[in-house]
Amino acid sequence: MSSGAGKYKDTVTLPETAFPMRGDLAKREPEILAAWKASDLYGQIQTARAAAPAFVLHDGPPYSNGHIHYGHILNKILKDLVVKHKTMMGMRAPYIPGWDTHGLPIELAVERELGPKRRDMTLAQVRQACRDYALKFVDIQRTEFQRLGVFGDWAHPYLTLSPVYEQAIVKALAAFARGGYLYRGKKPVYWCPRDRTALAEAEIDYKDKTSPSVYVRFPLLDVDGARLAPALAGKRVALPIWTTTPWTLPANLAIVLKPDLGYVAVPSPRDPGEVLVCAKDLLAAFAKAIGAPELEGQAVALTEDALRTLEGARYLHPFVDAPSPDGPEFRLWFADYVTVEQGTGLVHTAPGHGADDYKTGVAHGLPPYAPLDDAGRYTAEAPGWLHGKTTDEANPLVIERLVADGALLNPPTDRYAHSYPHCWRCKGPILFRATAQWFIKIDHDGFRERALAGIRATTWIPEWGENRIHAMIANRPDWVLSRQRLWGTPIPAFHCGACEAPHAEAATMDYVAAIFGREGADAWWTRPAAELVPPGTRCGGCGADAAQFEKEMNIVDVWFESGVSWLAIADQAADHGSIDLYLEGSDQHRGWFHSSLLAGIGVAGRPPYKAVLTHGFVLDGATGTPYSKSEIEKAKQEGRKVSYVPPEDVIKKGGAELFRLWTGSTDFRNDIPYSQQQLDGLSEWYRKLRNTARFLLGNLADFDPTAHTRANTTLLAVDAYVLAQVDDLVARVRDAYERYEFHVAHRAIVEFVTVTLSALYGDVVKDRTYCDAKDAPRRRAAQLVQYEALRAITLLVAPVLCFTAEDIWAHLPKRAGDPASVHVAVYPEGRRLDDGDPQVAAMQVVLAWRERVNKALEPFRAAKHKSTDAKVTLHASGADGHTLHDFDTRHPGQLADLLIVSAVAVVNDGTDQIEVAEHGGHRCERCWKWFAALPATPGDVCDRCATALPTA
RNA sequence: GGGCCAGUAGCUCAGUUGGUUAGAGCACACGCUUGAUAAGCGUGGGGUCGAAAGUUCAAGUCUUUCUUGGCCCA
Repeated sequence: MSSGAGKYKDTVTLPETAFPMRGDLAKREPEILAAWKASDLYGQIQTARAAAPAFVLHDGPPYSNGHIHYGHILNKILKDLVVKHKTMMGMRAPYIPGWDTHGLPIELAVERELGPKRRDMTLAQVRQACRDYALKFVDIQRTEFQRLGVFGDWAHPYLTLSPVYEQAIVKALAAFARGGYLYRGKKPVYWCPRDRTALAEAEIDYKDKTSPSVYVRFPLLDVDGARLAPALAGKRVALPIWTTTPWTLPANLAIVLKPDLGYVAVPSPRDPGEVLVCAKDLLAAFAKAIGAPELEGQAVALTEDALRTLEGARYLHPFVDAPSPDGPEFRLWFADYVTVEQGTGLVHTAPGHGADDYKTGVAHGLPPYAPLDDAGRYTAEAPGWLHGKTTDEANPLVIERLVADGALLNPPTDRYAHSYPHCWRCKGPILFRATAQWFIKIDHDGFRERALAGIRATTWIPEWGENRIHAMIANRPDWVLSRQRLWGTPIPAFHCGACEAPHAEAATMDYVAAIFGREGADAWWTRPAAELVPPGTRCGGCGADAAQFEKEMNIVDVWFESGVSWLAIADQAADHGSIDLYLEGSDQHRGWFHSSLLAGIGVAGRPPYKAVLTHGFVLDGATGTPYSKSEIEKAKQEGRKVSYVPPEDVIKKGGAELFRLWTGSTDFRNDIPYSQQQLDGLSEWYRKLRNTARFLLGNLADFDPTAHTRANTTLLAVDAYVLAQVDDLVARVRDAYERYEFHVAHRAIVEFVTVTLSALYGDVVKDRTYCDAKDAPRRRAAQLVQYEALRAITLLVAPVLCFTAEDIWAHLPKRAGDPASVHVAVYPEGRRLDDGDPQVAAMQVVLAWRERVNKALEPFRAAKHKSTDAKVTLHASGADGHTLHDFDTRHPGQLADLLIVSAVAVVNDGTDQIEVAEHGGHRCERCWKWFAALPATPGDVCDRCATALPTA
């Protein structure tokens, strides 16, 4: 018999498993996905939980345009973590994905694709092209989402373009109409006078343009200079404004300034009895522009308080009479948006021709007056000398008039080059023009207050979400519902062709809703008005027959559409009647959370959600800036060193599991950094987990979890301790998941696996697992604990590592009743560790000494010794000495096993130190531990190994 | 410019109602390892807690200002 190395290797029970060391996820994941699909795993889960209490996460619909990016990945995986977690808590957690399929980006993309062909197509045909486009990307994104391992009813998503959804949109509008919230008003929009259409922000190109530049003087009425500064007593006061659109002056209704900007008064160059007010910082430019640079030296500073006395002061319009002397028109107001970049610090305000102007108008009761028709020509409302003129024709006429009235301060030929919005289609300059729009009135019938109450009734995670949305709802203006586009759901209103009266009745809308439910919203474009109203409907104004009705051709804001998703999905899926959670990026406080809340209050009188969870944005880990294709392109152009790896490349190379791990390991309430370094770190952890699982599976090759249970197994001290740690981990992870703190759970699992399972227990238990007789109780005890640990880890990790957990589960010995898929199973029951337990406390002392022994062993090992060659003496005084001695007495021999040395002596001699020495006895050639003596047969192994040999 | 949020080792995260020398895992360095071996074990270095001021016997933790970054507005 040779005494060479590894003589007894074949008699030792080494790990044995088919579970591979490497995940090979890129290849393995698609196989698992295929198996899940073949067995209808999602359906199985729903069936298994049919009677369980429900937890409904309602999917926020992504826009069906383009491939998915990192933000989508984060969001969808987070939702999936919640769904899978709730399922493993034993709940029924259905998930129905949705898509936002209407709206401008799709319409624009389709128009671009169609090109000139578009002009020959009917509106219904264009809509069909939009539908095809949207559905194409629904399919693409659906495939991409499923690849991530997200469970859901992918065959039956909800789509905003589906008839049942369009019906819900109109039903919701009917509810708003019935409640009296819906009204028709005017608001300025971008308008192209050549194409005669409204334009969206996305349809505007900014190009350089040269415009007239005019400084116009508006004299204040009944204001003496003394009100502004004592030195100005007896002077009249005038307000000079600057504009590059003289054609808007006929629609001027107000002038605004910002009192804290710092203003001065200077003598009017042409009228010694008058002073002009101007922002201090703009005086030099202003004085030069009006050809009186000397004014700069004659400025009288005006205090903020003095300026504030001018609020509401009336002025004289050079060529328009005030409608009434007491009305809100032609007054001076204050506004925050005034700047000292250009002009005079006094801003000409035409509420019908500008966004800021409109705001001021709303604040002070001014109408959005815009006396232009669709072609951009002045209507009869405008002064007679402008009637029928275009804005280009009007500019010189207005200037001429200003000169005649003595209101123009600078030379009439002055020009100004600036960047100006142009129509993307015809390339011509656009104008801002108030047109008729549909609104939801926010302050009708306590609506705003009820919305705010709804916010208070909702759980916001994190809590600051409540502040954020509260501020938005508290300050928001009326909701502009109408959009002058084609790809969407029509606003189901009419107006009488005979008397122009609008017809927006709830009953009619309900009727339209029913038609849409059967035929889809295309009916609006294919059917005449008379077929879209209940039979016998007549004009409320003049009594005309419905044959005279004309259809409203505006569509509904897509935010309204997605805002009613909770209503639409309840019509589609019976189990979505009550929704527990919305989960989106924090930008949706302004978006979907906001519109859904308003729709909920308006239609149902309550918020549609019980809780709202938000996550941050994906940032480039290297730069801290948004990690998106477009941002990266921008950064590249600025010469910054950045790179963007498309997610599909990452998946192709390493599988989707890493994305799931990334999502499950970061605190998503903040922004989420993304970097290769981080992914590398995660894949290290993944390998650690995988190898530990492989090791445990290998040790469990001959373990039957039905025969060996907690009830019938006697545990060693370390076994009991680790098992208690397992239970503690389960309890902590369940709690963390319940709070949606996936990263906290992740940390707990990582630390348990690396520290407790791998470094401590796995190492300690090798001797028993390898060398004991297979059926030795001590070995079975070690196996039971390894089994419980691996089983718990697998279940806890399953929501995140859904592929790997399924793989481990497949290799794990089963108990009666265990489902085939880990995703049908439920978590084990956890139990928090009792720190007061004397056994636990004793073990913690032992483990602290284990660390010290490891340090002491370091030089010993450096001298090419194995730790099992050592005999260790623990000199421990005080409480530790007592604890160690007690432990050694209760659990003879276990200290040596725990420290992985051959012998341990505990000595209470009043010192605290550790002695390490060579054992010096005889080494067992099988287990490599040292003994004072070895039994006679076979002569080179210990008693335990001798007993184990025959069974090996 | 306004509202909301965040900044703790190279990375991801812990740090109770303010209370010893700020912790963990990974990464890194060094060592061990016939028997978890494209694995495993051990030891070690690394942080003026974004900056400054303040409150306090005591501040990563509370206050203020600043700074960097994000989301939403203007």
